[in-house]
Amino acid sequence: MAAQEQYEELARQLNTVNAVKRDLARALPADCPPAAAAVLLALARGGEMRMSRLAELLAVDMSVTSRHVAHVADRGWIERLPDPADKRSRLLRLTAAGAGKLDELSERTAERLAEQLGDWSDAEVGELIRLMTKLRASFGDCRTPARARPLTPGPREAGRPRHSDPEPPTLDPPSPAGDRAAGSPA
Amino acid sequence: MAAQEQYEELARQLNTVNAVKRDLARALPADCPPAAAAVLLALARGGEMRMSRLAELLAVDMSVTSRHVAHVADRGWIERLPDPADKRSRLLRLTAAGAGKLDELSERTAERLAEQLGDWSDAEVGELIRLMTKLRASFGDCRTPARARPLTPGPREAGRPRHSDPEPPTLDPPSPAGDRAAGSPA
DNA sequence: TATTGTTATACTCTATAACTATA
DNA sequence: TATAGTTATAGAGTATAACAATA
Repeated sequence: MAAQEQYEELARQLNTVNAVKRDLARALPADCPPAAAAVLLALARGGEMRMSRLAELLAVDMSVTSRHVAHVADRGWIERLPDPADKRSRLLRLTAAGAGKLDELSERTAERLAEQLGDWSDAEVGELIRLMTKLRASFGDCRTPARARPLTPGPREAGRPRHSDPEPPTLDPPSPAGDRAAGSPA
Repeated sequence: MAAQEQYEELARQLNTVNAVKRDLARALPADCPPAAAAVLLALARGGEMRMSRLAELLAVDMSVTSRHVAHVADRGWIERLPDPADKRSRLLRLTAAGAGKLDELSERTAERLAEQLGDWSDAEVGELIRLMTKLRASFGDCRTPARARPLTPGPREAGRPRHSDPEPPTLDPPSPAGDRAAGSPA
């Protein structure tokens, strides 16, 4: 169990590490923003999957995923095939062009990382990956907390409204076992 | 030196760890978005400082910092004092109200982290902090690279080798004293 | 002329809500 | 009625450029 001071510091690092992400993003081509690259990478790693599964992997709302997927589909980097098991659903698959694009992106990103992290040991990079993965796992599926986490274990002080949540009197907890009970990320 | 596969994975984790940050952000009060909290924390840790120094600590452009600072100043959480040494500059200082606010924020954040990371060992949390800090340090001052690093992402659709340009002008040691001032005017 | 900080503008990413088409 | 996905809208965060005041 860590001290409060440690937690504060962790939160701080979580903020500033974003600068690294932005730096990496600048190495990407203009027609492929980081979110698009993430879609390609997830499909390359996880193989054919549905929107909902992809959204889970990317840790964002499905509406967001839908836009990013449309972006990469427009460019022919992925296909959206009908799901034989469910006509509402679509199966996403990387195309050859998408795989090629991803190679290019990965190479650039790795190049940049190698430039800056050249003096890190293999073990240290691995350890950072491991801990970040574990961090994500510890938070579970922390998207759309209204529906995904209807039970807020935290005390929460007085009821302050969230940013864009003036005051939803409509508690709709009716789908807790829906989809996020599925497999583990990564 | 790590393998390309590792670098890819690191980039991926850098993306998804954002979900954790967003989750933490939701624990904050509505009048204090994460960026405002970061300003308060930085001033609490680093003491009185100028805008430019704060921007460096937060790893964002000064224009961004200016907005966030205005936000917290409007709420009386910080003061902007004249700098006796340079009348263009302003010294930022946390007020008592700001310190109080920060306490509240830190408590909430730490609470959430403790909830989710309760089973982590002190050593593991410390190691994650250490590695994230090192990651940031390895990237140096990676803000506003447009002026510091003229190599632009650009489309580059056709299979151009990417070893043609990235190399020469990149020298930009993060000197703590002078804010990289090498400018290419419009 | 150079630098500190501010403001205006634009772009990316995100979530919420309303909608469709299936189930 | 519930679920998979899409689209419209709004909010936060960021960078660029033009600007003001001072050095």
